[in-house]
Amino acid sequence: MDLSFDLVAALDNALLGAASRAGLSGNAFAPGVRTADPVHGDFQANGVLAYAKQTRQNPRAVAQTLVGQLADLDPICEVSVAGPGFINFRLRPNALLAWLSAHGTRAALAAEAATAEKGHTVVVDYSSPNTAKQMHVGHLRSAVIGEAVCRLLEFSGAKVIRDNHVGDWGTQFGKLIWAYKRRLDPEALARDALEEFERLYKLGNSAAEADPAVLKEAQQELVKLQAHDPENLALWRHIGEVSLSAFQDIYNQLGIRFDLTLGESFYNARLEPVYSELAGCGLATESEGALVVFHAEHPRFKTQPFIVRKSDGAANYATTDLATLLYRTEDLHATDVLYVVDKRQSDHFEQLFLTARKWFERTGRPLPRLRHLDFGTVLGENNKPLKTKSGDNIRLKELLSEAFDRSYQLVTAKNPELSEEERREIARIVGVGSVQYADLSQNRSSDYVFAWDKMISLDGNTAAYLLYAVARIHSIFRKLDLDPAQCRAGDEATPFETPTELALARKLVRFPDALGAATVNLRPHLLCTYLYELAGEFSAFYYEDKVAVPEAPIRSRRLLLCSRTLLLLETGLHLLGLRTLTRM
RNA sequence: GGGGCGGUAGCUCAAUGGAUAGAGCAUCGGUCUUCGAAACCGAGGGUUGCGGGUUCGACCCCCGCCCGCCCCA
Repeated sequence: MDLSFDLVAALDNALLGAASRAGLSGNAFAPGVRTADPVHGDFQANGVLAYAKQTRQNPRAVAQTLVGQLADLDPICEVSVAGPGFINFRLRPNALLAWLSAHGTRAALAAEAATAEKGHTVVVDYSSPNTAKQMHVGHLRSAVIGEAVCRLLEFSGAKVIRDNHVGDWGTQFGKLIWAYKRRLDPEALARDALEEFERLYKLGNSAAEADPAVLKEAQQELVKLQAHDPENLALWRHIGEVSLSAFQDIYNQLGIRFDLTLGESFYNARLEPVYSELAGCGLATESEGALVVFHAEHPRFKTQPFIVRKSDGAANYATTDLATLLYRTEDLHATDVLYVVDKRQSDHFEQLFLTARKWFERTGRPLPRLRHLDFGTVLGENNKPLKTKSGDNIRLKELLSEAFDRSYQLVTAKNPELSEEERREIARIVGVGSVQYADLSQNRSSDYVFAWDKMISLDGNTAAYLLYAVARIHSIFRKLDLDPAQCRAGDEATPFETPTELALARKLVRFPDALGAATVNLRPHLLCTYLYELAGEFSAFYYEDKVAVPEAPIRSRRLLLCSRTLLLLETGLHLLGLRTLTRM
């Protein structure tokens, strides 16, 4: 066995070989290697238990037989049988050293990781705010989780297409245009355009409610827009451009850059084929004036329709989503489409996927793998959806600005000797990173409580704790005037000895497993948990074992640990979408 | 009413069907003359909502019930 990047896979293979030599019936035996509780070892194989049960043998005896065939592993790890028939593997210190030495650069990690998703073209649909409105806290998770997922998939070799499917078309533009033409405040527009658009929309809305004549005028404006009246179209375009540029300010802070921004309006000319094809292949039927799809095999959707054209003839989300999927399949050649959308939309996506599957099947098209990456709601400390005191949505712009302010105060309190400029840069990275990390570190499926004090804090599983570990490692190399990226285990390095060295080294070699789990399951929190534990092992090591000792063999191996911890922490944090720093 | 998701330490959350269910916060007690103490070490704290079942093994899978949140022209 070589010291390949993915030790779980390597051990799995070794066990399959041993099983074959030992005469186990190959099909029935699955090694089941996984990372283990460190008290038991680094990795464990559980497959013997199921195999022994199935073949009516003594599991411990089977395990012993297998271990007898694993003599090759002896220089690399200690193999033992424990409990009812677990096989435990504990890497030897020199093997840990060799592994760390071998996998030492970002490029090397990427090359090793970039196989899982190779050949896939994944369109990721995330963020997707509505134009003419401010982004608020409800838009946070899609943006943050979506970006992390994109980076994870890219690192695993996928071609990722980031598509911002903005809501830029709808009936609200009638009222907005009506108000814009009559009640625009140019100064307010110059100050904060989205703010002014929102004010105008609300104004148009209430005016239309109060006065049927206004409502009629607003409807006329909408009809003109839909008929591509030059004036209204130009106005609508202007609103869209201004909105996107405001969104980009937020995206810049979050480190997001879309490949495509194809809003709903892009699909206006592509809706007709959806109606005709769905009707033509017998999927859609008329019901109460609407064009709908029922799914007879589904307990709920056999009676709850998927409405693809409303009774007033208008399109809806279902229509544009179907048209969008067709475009992504035929023009973008997507093999996978991910929708990073609130879990409250899960019914919609279930119906969308069912409908798409049948539609594509009947029209002979390949169906990409469709997944709804759902996520829970951001709650306030009262366990209700997070709002301002007056009950409004909290704007993302203001939320990020508060994150900056709080981080700036903290860094100023902790490190007043740093320059103003540097403290501001640190506060930007820590502030935004804290918000991103708080969101990512929790299982995306559940709701989570937004609490400033926990999020910015250094205690516990937070961005600042991880960034602090990164900064301290940089500090070591700075003091010694060494480049962490150039660090190699010299010939003089001796194998790890102290408990904290060993614990850190053993944690480091588990990185591929954590990365793989986060990527396969599209759950960034699995990577967060690993990085937090890694930073914890590093902090303990740093406290116990001095790195800059005079003895070259010891210093060399400890520098290697620092260099690799830094590499994995920085790589991991960047995959999550955070920026890192060298001082804080 | 139908459906989805959840219920784990006082609080916020982890845990691929695997070994004694783990972290952080809070509480209590230790560690700065040493590479950054924004740190580290230790202690206490659990009938995993309740009751059955499947399994060599269940927080996890199945059935029933209770509670909470969400969705349903």
